[in-house]
Amino acid sequence: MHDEPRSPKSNFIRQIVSDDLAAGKHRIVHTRFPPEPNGYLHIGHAKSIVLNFGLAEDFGGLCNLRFDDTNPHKENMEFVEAIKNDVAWLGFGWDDRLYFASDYFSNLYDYALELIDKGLAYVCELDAEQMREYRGTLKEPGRDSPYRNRTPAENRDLFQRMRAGEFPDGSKVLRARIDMASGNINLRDPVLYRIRHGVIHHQTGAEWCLYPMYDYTHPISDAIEGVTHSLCTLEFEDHRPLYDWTIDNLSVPTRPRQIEFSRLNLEYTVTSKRKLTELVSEGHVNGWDDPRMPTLSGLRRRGYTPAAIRDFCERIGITKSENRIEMQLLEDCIRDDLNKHAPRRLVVIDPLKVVLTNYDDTACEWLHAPHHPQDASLGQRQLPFCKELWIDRADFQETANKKYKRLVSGGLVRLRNAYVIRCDEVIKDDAGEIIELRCHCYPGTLETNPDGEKVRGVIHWVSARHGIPAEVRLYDRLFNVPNPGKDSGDYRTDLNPDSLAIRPNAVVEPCLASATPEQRFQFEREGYFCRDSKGTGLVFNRTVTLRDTWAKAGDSEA
RNA sequence: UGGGGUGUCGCCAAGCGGUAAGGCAGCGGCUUUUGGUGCCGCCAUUCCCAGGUUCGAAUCCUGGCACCCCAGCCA
Repeated sequence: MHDEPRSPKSNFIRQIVSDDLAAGKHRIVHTRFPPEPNGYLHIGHAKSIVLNFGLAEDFGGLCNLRFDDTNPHKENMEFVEAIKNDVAWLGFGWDDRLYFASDYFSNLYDYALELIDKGLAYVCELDAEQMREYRGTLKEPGRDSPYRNRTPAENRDLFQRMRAGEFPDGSKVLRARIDMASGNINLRDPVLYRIRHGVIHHQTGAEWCLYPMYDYTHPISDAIEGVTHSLCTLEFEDHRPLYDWTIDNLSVPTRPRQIEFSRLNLEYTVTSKRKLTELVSEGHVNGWDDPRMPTLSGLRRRGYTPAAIRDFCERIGITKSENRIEMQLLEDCIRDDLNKHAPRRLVVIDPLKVVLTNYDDTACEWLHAPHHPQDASLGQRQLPFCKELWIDRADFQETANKKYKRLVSGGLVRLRNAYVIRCDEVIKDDAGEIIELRCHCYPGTLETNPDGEKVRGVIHWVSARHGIPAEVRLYDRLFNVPNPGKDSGDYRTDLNPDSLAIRPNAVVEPCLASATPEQRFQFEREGYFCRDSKGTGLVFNRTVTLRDTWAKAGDSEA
């Protein structure tokens, strides 16, 4: 049960960083994680967080947390706080290096003036539709804007008046003056600034009516912060020439380098902020932290540990190839962590009464049960045992073949951490449903099996007199198909209607009554669960089932 | 002949001219008071295809093919 420190896997970015350091290009490596506060962080962001913070950590460098807050329309403080919370939960710190792109609004403005003075930026009055027409198409070059050749003086005056609020939204933009015929559309005089009146920015309030675009803001922010390696996802690859153009043409203090890697795609879920936002706003899930969501807050509420998520990010690697990771890998990561650390508990999710006919009516034994079968250092707890017990309905069948390792009529089974019992009688109600089992309890079988009789297997149980009622929520994959929306056209039609099954009548062993929010356990033979962090009731969320080779073998029920 | 990328086992992924790591999944077996865990074994004569260079190619060259991204005053 030891956690060997996992030495980070190498990847092409680590190689570049290591080469740069060896060549003396930088004193230290400096990265940044730059979320836009327009939604909650998801598992895909974790990949980037682990990459950026992990890289800095391993090379003795620094990683900043910087909010890319250049579009106040979509951003707000709730998201800022949630993101900080999630990054910290994952186990990363930014010390005093919490930045906002909006911290640099005035620097950005001054740099824009520098571009204007160099004849490299101009104020354009084409409206959005005209601009699209002038931009050309993927295969045809664009045409120069009629405003392209304004003098620096004229541009300076206009830009200053834009800032002063003299012009309405959409009437003017500041554009870079690069090349309208470039094969790379990002270089066809991209917009640098747009006018936005009347929005209250969560950091700068109403100070600005001018907001810079990402492509312009990002390289400058990186340069100001001394970022050496600016890591982003593949879709920004053809923005790199613009990133470099900006750095090359401005008197910025440092020269950061952008490197792209492929984003994470996970089977049976979606990792696009637009879709996650829709799942929440359209009520397909109960909020950003719904345990079915691939958000960090959802995974957290589901019972995932930071260690498991970091391990997952290490295991998937960093490359530039398109990928779609199987859910089984993520599940293996959390099972691996929880198997080692989660205390074991007995919980009956779908109770069936068992009466031990030969057991004293009033007796109660407190049996010892280890918290962990392979790790005695975790200690043990007491399990009350008495005449009436609950077992799970799925653990009894009137008849079954020899492969069935649970209780059958006339058969013997061991109660986990307790005695061996034999089912003598099946009681049914008028409808023919089994409502009770009358069993014989074999005394003296705490440590050994009864002589000459075959015990089919081991099942879990809870004392009916001592068990605590609880609600158990069984979660399954949010979508029915590996790539939601791929074939159906709309990912929503691939939603799994059975992604949540509530079991309101579960009975848990007594010590679980004091479980704290987010505390994780293995419910033996069922899976890993954690106490829900919302509400006051005794509610447990299933993180993941145990691996089940028997069910896989074809569900050969009997 | 728009521009930019990617193609190594079912899914990831090492490999950097010297003869295909590892993980997940899968399949056998052993252990087991969790059909769990642990342990052992099996799982790419072949690297998108076709030519070429070389004593030797997944790695170099040439030509194809497939897939992904780009025409927001989003990031």
